[in-house]
Amino acid sequence: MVYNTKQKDIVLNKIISLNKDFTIKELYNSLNKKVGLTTIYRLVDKLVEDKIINKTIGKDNITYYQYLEECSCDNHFYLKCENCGYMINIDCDCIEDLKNHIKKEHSFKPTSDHIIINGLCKKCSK
Amino acid sequence: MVYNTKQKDIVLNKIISLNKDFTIKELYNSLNKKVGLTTIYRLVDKLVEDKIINKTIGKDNITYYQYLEECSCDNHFYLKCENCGYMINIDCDCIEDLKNHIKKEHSFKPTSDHIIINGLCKKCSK
DNA sequence: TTGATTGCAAACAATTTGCAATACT
DNA sequence: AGTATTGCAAATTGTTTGCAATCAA
Repeated sequence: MVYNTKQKDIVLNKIISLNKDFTIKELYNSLNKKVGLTTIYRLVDKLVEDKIINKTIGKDNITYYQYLEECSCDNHFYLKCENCGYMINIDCDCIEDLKNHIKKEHSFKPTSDHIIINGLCKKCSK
Repeated sequence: MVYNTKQKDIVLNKIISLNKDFTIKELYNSLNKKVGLTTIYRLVDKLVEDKIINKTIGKDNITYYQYLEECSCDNHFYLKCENCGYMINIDCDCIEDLKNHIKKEHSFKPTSDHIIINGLCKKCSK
């Protein structure tokens, strides 16, 4: 059984509204003690498991999370801006093509995992 | 000034000979106290900075590192086997094509960072 | 009422820092 | 000789666990 709770709502809503990557500390502080740190760890872990958010380790050696916008497509393909932290979901055949190429030409079977490419978004590359 | 030391040699050689991803603990244990833990942390950090090895956070919440085979090409593109941890460097136009596509069609400027796609290698997918 | 969830305090694990001893050039 | 590097012990930080109180169904 799974219960709906105030905390789950608050955390997920905050993550979505942040609209950028975040650390546990940032999330905790932005919630202003409305949710306990332990609970945040637990809920975030769950969201990672459920592939609602992604977890990476930054160059600064800090663990960052980012919300993965839901998309109807099977291509879990994202471009992540290194400057502003924003992540864009790309719904395009190009990634399916690449996967097929890898399968055929390189004898390697890509999983349906999220693929994230780093770079600079339109705004930040100016 | 940079000195060459026994420890640097031992650590890099071990990393290369491992031929798979590894954790700090594994590396430390495999070296059988020949190099101190602190030194391993410092040397590994340096190798990550210098992009000789890559650092990721696994699903088990443990930090993994992997050696990035040197390649003459500019395509720092790798396929990583989720099962055996082995990482293959791919020297193929496909990734350059993808980057160009992303730049043109999605107004996003990929950095020259390493791109790693997870999946199953030939051996493990049988 | 039953079982899931929360949040504190404590435990734990991973990583970093201070510093004296040592090794490199 | 002079400076970089090492490695121990201690400090710090990030994360997890135990458990009693609370909340959702």
